[in-house]
Amino acid sequence: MSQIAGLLLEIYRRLLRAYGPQGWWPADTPFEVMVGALLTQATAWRNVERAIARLKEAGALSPKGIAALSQRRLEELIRPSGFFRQKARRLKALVELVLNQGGVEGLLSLPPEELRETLLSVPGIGPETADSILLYAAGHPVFVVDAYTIRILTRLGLLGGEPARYEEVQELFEKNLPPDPQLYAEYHALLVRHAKDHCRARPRCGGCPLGELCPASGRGG
DNA sequence: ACCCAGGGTCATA
DNA sequence: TATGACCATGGG
Repeated sequence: MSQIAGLLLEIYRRLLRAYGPQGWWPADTPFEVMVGALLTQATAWRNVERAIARLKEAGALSPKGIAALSQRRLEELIRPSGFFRQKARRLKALVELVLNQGGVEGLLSLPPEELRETLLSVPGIGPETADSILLYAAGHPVFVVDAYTIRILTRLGLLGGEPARYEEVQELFEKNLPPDPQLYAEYHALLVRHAKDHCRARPRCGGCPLGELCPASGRGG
């Protein structure tokens, strides 16, 4: 096992001990994961929950349900999640793909590589949204990278100064960790939790669960 | 009143 | 390639 691998696992262990299992992705069905992945773009999860609850209440949280809604009606239902005009369009495009593939099961049963490319071809689905669907809806061992992940790894000195690209960071995890979907799911959730509940709440990094692994931790910050 | 959220797209240089 | 503007609601 390489140095990096040991370090990544140690970070994971410490975060898990500090915060416990995060239970991501919070959803009843794979389709709900897909909808949530789209709606949460640059949006607080709290607001996404409202939008999803409204879709459920309207009996529209299904591919056919969303396909049957008018653009205006869909916009109205998802309004609390922000960017609602864009997101309504994006949901329509995603649902069209799902139906073209013979349903959620048909789409998600595509080979991982092909599934990723197919998702990326949908307007409004980028790398993070696609990978969230691959991991949390389809169960593929794909590491999801977000802005928090890059910030934390940069601070830990694992990304060597230069501006990090999405795929580089993803590669760092996937080449140094076993391809375990549950591990990836929990790890990504823990990074988000850590960034929100610790790094942002405590700029000085006092009592950071990463301890000496984080240069910014300890007294003085 | 300001800043930010579990991003992605498009226009510009 | 690489910035910047834009999308819009809700909470701290």
